[in-house]
Amino acid sequence: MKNPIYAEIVQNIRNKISSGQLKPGDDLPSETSLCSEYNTSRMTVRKGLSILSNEGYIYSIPGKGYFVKKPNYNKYIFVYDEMNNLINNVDKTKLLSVDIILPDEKLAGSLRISENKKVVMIRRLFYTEGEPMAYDVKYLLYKKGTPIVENEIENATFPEMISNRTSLYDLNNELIIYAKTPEEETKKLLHIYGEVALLVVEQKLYDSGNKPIGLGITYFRGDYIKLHGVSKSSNC
Amino acid sequence: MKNPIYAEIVQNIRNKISSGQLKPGDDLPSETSLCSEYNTSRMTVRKGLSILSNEGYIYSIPGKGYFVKKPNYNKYIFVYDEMNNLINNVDKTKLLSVDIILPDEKLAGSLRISENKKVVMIRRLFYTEGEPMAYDVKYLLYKKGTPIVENEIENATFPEMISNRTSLYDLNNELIIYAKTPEEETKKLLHIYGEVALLVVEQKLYDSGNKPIGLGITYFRGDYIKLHGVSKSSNC
DNA sequence: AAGTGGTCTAGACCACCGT
DNA sequence: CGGTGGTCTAGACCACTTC
Repeated sequence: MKNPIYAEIVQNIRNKISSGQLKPGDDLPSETSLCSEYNTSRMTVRKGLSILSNEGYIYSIPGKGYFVKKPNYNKYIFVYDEMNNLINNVDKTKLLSVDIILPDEKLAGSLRISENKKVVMIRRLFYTEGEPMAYDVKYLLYKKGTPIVENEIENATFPEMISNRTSLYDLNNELIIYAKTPEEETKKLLHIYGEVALLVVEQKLYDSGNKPIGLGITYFRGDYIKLHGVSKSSNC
Repeated sequence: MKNPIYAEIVQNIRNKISSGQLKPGDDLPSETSLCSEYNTSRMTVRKGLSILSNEGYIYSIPGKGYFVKKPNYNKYIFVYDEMNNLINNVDKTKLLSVDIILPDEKLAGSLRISENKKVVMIRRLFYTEGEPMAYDVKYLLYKKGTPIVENEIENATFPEMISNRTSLYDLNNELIIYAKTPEEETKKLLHIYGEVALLVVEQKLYDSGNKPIGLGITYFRGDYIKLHGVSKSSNC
């Protein structure tokens, strides 16, 4: 069976949609009429329609029918990993400090804890080809049971750091990206003498109950990083 | 039928995976053994497994079985629209110029055309609450048939601009994000006097054949924009 | 009441994988 | 070869929408 019937249905309808023969809001033929059109059973037709639905081309309303969805042309997928990016990869890291601190008001608010709860602060520098390219600060909720192993921390990405606390499957992760001019301290750390913009990536991790478990801020030298995203077109 | 059987299967297996009872690489019970476990038919079991597969929890190998996938904890979804972002929305635009130009080497390479092909260049300023917040430049392949209507261009996002040339469904869209210090010309346009970093977003649109049809570069004042992304782990 | 999609069944044949 | 997943059928009942 090289050409499944459902695949043919998917292809035909998808073509009609992307060629404009079927426009957003239009209704599709009913399942039963597609059955007779393709001379197949209802389950096969449904398999095809469910694929189109997963791909974001159509949706269904019980009792009414299938309809063409509006395309979502401004959704992008980014693969972000503070150690790897479009231009340079991090080939060396330097652990600047690991401290247990009391959060200031802003940090406590961000992690949704009170100001007397302890927080682990990890400061690192990322190098590429001998040059410091990013200054990285992570804040993790302090937990007695989990010892801080400096060796493990040194080369870990943020999700890796917390992987011994929560399943990576349950991770709800949030990114905020913006540009900033560096402060004096950051300039020193990153060997910036002239004018260089920073690309700042704030990464916030939540557990399965949507409680924050960590905040990471990475200050990349603007000339050392480009983030790359691709449009999604499918799903949702 | 309030609690479909397949939904129960999905929930059970998903829980086992995110609780760590099932680890990446582990194999699931076969379809037939799940049939007897849930006392249901094979098609119902398959419906559940296909949902877990779509959600990225498992995958199948014909002839072998189903296996638990590694989680993809560093995939993010961004909704990018040059007119709307986390801090400020564009409430006014100003069309600076619309020109038909010959591309320089870099632009020609980026659009994969030869240097004697004409290109439409559109320059705009984006305002929020009276202040210029971004400088925007678009390059579109010049086509004789499609007239340039300034009114239409003025408030259009990039995909909207090309929506009369290609179906928005076929759009393959690519983003590149980086930080830069502004050049003198940009400083003037954006009323920047002190030190302000720019967040630059390059947007490249491809048609269904993966041929570039346009390049857009938006220079946002770093203090006026934050991009926001959410992890993808489970779909939708 | 008639038509729609949502769920489910109990079979079937196929291609692929291992032993 | 037996076990696995991939495709497909011809029915069934349900809940919902529309008339």
